Amino acid sequence: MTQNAKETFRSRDTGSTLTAKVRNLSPTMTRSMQRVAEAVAADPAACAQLTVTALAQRTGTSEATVVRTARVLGYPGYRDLRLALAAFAAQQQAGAPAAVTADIAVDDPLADVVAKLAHEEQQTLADTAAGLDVSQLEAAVAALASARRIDVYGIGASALVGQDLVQKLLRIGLIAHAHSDPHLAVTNAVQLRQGDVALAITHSGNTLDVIEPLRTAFDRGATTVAITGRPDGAVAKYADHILTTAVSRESELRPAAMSSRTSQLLVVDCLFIGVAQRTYERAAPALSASYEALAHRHSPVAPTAR
Amino acid sequence: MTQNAKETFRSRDTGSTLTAKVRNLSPTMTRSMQRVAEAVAADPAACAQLTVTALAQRTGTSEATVVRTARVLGYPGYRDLRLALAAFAAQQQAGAPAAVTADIAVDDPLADVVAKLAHEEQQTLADTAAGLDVSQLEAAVAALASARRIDVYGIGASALVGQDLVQKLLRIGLIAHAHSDPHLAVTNAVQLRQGDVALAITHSGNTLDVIEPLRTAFDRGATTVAITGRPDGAVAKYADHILTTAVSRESELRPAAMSSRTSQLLVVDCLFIGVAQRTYERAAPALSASYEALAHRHSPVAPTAR
DNA sequence: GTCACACTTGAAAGATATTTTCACTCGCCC
DNA sequence: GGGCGAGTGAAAATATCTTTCAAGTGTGAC
Repeated sequence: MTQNAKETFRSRDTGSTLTAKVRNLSPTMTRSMQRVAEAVAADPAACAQLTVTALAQRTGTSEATVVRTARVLGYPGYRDLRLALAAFAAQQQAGAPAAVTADIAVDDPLADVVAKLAHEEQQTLADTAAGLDVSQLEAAVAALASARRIDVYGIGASALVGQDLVQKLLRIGLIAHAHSDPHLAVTNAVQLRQGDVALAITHSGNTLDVIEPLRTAFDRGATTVAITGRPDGAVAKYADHILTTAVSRESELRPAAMSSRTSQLLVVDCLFIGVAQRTYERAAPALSASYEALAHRHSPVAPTAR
Repeated sequence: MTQNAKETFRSRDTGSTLTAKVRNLSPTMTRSMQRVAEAVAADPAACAQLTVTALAQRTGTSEATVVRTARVLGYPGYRDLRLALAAFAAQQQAGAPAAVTADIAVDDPLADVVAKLAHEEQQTLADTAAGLDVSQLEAAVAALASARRIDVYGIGASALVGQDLVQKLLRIGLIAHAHSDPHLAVTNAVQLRQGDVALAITHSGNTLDVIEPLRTAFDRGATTVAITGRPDGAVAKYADHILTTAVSRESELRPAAMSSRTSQLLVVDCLFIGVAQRTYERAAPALSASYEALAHRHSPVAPTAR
């Protein structure tokens, strides 16, 4: 058990992940657990001082709930959460630069908007990278690399992410299609079979228009992958491999769709690079070929000279 | 006593003081206490994992000695020393960024790929934010906010960025169109006139298919904006306002298109937020309206309940 | 509307970790 | 050599953390 504690703690995440984890896992928690998680996220440094009993009291819950929350957050018990909290607080203190953490307000000057947006997206990237399950990624990459055919489903903002992935996969010689029309998506999904890959992108994890084709593909025996912010969503039921994106807090001016995109794109890039690595023989020449084919579409004024 | 513990811990020293303290206080310690202090100074991170008993065993001493050592070091007990140790280790680690700077190689394990990609994109974001000319952005935002009609041109990867922008602008009630077909783009550009905005997105700054429609719009008297990595490129000739994106180095596996996208999206987000701020009266209700309209497209399985 | 079920929750028992006590050892000085 | 005192660890005492379990609570089925 000590061994366990050690391992779990060692694999603790760097930096901001704690708050991200609270956000990501919050939906799967019960009300009182959420209260605890919230308190912890709100002031890690202070909570690191508290004993289970004290924290339970402060959040108006019981010791048992505190321990349960610690478990959900990925620690073997409260003791380890507490250590992580102390570490997190220290790290935060070390790296906290400015007040770019605040929400974007309606009357923020543009310079602030730029700074805050950049900061938030950076945060999102860090959170996503930290929260991504590499073994799931590995599995998804393997499936894609050897797929006979790849179908990608995404609606709205996620549709663009899907197109991005497909564009890239096409470049390295894979057969991929992006679908944002749910009917056509299902129609096409029927064609899939074992050895094919279907990939659904949905932030909410509950977008029916995307789940339906994935389900169809799943039923036909294709390998299914989901990129979602809610690994507990309905989409998970039909996904062989789940790639979790970070759920960053959203503000009035910055809808969820906006931040989820950053997260999704990072995952998509990882998939692409992974596939490119594993099909390097084919991918490398294909990449340079497509590169050269495009060259003449640029005016020759190119000072880049190439 | 609990109170005491709190205070003592709060006044903990920042940074490297731990090793210094061990050195300073070493003379006043007994032999076995020194052994403990030494072990702690040698590897704070590892010691943070150990219980009193474990640390006592490891240093060949007893629990009592460990506690005494903690006291000498200025903590009310071992528990607090342990917390401080965790914090210290984290802080130390924060200083050392890591070697994620290297290029992504063909044989990198996926975990590294994720880390490196995330890091590079973070870098790109920072560079873009730093290099963005806020006055140009301001001007572009003003033009968009009051535009009668907005046309966006982008090809390839940039087409997706354009679509992203258009999607968002439509959400807040603006009239915007994305064009990735050069012929149609030009055909549409002819319709533009003063009060309209044409926006071209091109990483290279020399994509003819995008420059052509922008030029047409420019000639027709529309306000023209360019989002490009090469402000000295051909596209600049026909752009009233130029928004510069960062040009990050590209590697074999990570083509320019990939990194430029991150950069372009940040700029696009800034544009959007800026416009949303300036048309808040109209934008806010429109945003929530589109949000609600979408709600029923999601399955009601929301596990958030309870 | 009522019942049954599953899930949530906190109280208290149980296990662990930390702190304190105390007796013993060892080295030193007389 | 014997007494004295600091240093030390074993074990008791306490604090802290974890688990269990029974009661509460809401949800869905009939």
